[in-house]
Amino acid sequence: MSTALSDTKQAAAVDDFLCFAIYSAGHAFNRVYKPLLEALGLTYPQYLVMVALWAKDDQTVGKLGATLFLESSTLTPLLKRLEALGLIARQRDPADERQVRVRLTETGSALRDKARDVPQCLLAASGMSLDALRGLQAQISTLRDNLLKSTG
Amino acid sequence: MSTALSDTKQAAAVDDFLCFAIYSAGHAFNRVYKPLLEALGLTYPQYLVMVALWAKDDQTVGKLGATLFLESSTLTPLLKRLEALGLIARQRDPADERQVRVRLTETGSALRDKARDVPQCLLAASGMSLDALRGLQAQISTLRDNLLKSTG
DNA sequence: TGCGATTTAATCGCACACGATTTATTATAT
DNA sequence: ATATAATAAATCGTGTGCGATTAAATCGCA
Repeated sequence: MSTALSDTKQAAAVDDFLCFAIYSAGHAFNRVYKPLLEALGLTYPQYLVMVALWAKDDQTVGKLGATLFLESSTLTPLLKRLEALGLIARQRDPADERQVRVRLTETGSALRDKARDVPQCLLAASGMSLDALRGLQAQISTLRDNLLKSTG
Repeated sequence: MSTALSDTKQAAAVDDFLCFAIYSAGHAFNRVYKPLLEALGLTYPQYLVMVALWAKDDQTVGKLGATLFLESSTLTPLLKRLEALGLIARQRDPADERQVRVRLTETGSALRDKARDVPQCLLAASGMSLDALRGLQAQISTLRDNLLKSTG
């Protein structure tokens, strides 16, 4: 048995790469999420920001970025769109004007109810058991942390 | 124990989502790949196209898209960049002018040698055993296929 | 044969995503 | 007290990604 990682003599197909499995699975998740999130008026990264804020309101841009592994160059325009939708408010922290605090609006908090069933839909679409998904989640999170450690 | 998928009463953090693990792991892979592929003058999606062509030369745009799960709206500009780099040639199929055939140039074929060590570097960066990676690759590919089945 | 349906890429608009840089603010060191 | 360093977010340029649409070519069937 040969794989892309162990044997470069064989013609390595993209399917052999774990990175490709993850890359394509990410797209597949997006495809499943899209119609569900369209009902909420959100994209998938926007949904992640809302999930983070529903879990803990009033975070700085930097804190959100650390949670989601995103740069301010990605978050700033995304947050502006959420603000334009009326879901969040962005405000410089008076105690430290370098930081911008992100807070849910009433509308943004209320949206949580409408998003209630999204995780169940995804569970169903995955076609896997909750235990299997938990195991995968833990392994992939570990892999991600290893990869990030290797780059500094 | 409660997770985002099983219990929406608890404050669900993004870290609980398998989709987020995959989303963030994809970014982490990209970050590890970037310096390696920069030496080849490639981005990660461009690298995937090259891997697909190294495995099997002379494919249509549609075939590449089916392999990589990408639309022509994504592939066409990407392929034009690879063509501008002198790595591939794009040509309408005389037998069916609707299709465009993508072929490696000499330079494109030769690049394979320079990319020889990339998979080993990724294996090292993953900090996981080959067996663990194989297992993950299989499970995530299955998950992806399940997700795609659910959307039609 | 010919005309509507299908197939294949390409185009367009929008939204990420990041690295590099910039701007504004705060921390620090002398 | 002031110059310097460090920090936080925003800006800019490039490259994905996709859905919707378009254009061109081929297919299919009467």
